[in-house]
Amino acid sequence: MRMTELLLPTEREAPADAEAPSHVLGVRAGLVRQLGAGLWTWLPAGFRSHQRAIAIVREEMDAIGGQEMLMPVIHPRELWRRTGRDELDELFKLEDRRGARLVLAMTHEESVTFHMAQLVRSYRDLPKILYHFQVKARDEPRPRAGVLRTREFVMKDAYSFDRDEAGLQESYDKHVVAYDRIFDRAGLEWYRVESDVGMMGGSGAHEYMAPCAAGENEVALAPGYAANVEVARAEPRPVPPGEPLAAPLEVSTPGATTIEQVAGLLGVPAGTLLKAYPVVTDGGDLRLVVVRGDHRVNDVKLRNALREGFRPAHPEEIERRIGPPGFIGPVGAQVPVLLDEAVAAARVGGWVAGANRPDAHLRGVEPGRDFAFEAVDVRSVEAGDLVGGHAIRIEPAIEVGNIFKLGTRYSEPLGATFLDEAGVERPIIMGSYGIGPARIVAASIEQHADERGISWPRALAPWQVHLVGLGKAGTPERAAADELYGALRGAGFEVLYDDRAGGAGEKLTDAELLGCPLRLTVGRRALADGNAEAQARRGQVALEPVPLGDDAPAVVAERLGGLV
RNA sequence: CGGGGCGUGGCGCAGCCUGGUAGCGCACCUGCUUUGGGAGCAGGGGGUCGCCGGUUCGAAUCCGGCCGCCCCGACCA
Repeated sequence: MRMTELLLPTEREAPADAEAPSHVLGVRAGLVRQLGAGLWTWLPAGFRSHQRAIAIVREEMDAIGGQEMLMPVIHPRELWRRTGRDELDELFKLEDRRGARLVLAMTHEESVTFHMAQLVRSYRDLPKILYHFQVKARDEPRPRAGVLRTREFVMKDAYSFDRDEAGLQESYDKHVVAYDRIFDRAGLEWYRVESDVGMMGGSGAHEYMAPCAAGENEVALAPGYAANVEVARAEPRPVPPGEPLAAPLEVSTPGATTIEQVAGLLGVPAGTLLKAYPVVTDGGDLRLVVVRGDHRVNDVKLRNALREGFRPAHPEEIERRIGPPGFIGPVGAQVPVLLDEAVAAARVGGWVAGANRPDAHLRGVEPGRDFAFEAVDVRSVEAGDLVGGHAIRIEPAIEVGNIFKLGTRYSEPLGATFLDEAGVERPIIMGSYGIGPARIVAASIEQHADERGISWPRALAPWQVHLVGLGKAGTPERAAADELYGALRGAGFEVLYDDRAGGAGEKLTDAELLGCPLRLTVGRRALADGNAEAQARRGQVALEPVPLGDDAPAVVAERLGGLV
């Protein structure tokens, strides 16, 4: 591709509203442009990278027996009503000219299951893995960070159909293999982490997380361990136990309603306190959740422990049922207590807790002796907690893929059943598996960029070779660059040729911004030796020059072969 | 949905407080010179100042309403 013919709008300055590196560089390098909030156009160079990500995904899906197909973006809303998802806020709803109710698909469980319900009759028709690349539309409350979280994006979603749990496990394992290979091949640093199965039900799920500064999830990492903080479990750092007493002793703590205030007033570390968090479940039950004073309640883990949704209790509810807000605690509270395992497992007394009386706390509180409880794991893990003896660290990451055991969540409401050998009708056991190619591209930019711009891995680069022709048209160096371009193209290389009239600085800076793996420069200097200069973009490493002439393509292949 | 910020040429910004018909840098076009790290000179093109309404002789500027976009939080099958 000649740059004089290419639509590649590079910018010297970052757009004013961009912050994430992938957003800034994506726009500056001319890969993407914004159409509206969370609505992005892939320009030619960016689209090439996007297509490369798609090609990798397609190859690996085919390798595990996936069958590619294509389903519509517009669905009848009725289909979504049958699975109970038609009222989701994230679902775009629309009507056609006749007033028929439609939705823009945010995923394709409904449509693929609808078809399989009609097409699968016998266990002989199973298993199947079907997938497609299709636009997903989601009315996101807050699109952000350029292409990282958008309202419309291409997703590869795959669905597995099996006759039983063992089959599902097999399909799931195949996807683990495919996904591991996909993210390896894409050159990403990634982790497969345990994830929350959410309100969708399902029996297991993993997310593929790519660490990057602009990531919106957090993953807890330790040697041999990786989990979304939403579900991560770890051994807490111990805190010095408080002074045990034969019975709780009330102490005056006027006006001290926060952990910090109480700890300061009593001269004890925050970890000696018990933090009480009253919640009301969706079923209307009041519960008192208690965690260590220096810990934080994890809403996702709490929801899973409760097996239903919840909201924080209102002050009036706390006042009426437990005690004065700011001074509540588990001792004497007339509501069920859920005690975090970090406290329960310590098996010590000496805790400080609210006294359920104004301006008072209790010292020497001992779980079990002073209050009954159910032990649950509902705290958020923290950096420094231990897993298998190793301290965990917590990193921001972007979810680039997920795999999910759906079970019969969709097959039952949509009547997707089959007859087994015994002639018994059974629901199909399903799994769903998503990957966002745009996020692979964005994560790659985030992970590899330096102060000069993008630094693509070969697997995702829009072009393998960026050939910079210095000098103006008519000069010997330009003639040599033209010739090299022709030779490389003829040999099948993906090469971007900067044949513009601009100055050297402009061209070299653009090459570093766009970040193709191998840069070849033909100027007067190297031409005197009959060479093109070669530089690896990753690390700005100078390589052995490429002798111009018949052997050039072979030498370029060699230089490329040494790059990631 | 709560909080904060911003809408002026393709990009980045000034002008607004104190009203007088729009400016800077980059980019773009023409010519000449220049050509290894974002060149120089000369000439030139391009803006309903987000939209609607109000105040005023006169609105980018003041007032009201609306729309859009960004950031933080909430939310996120």
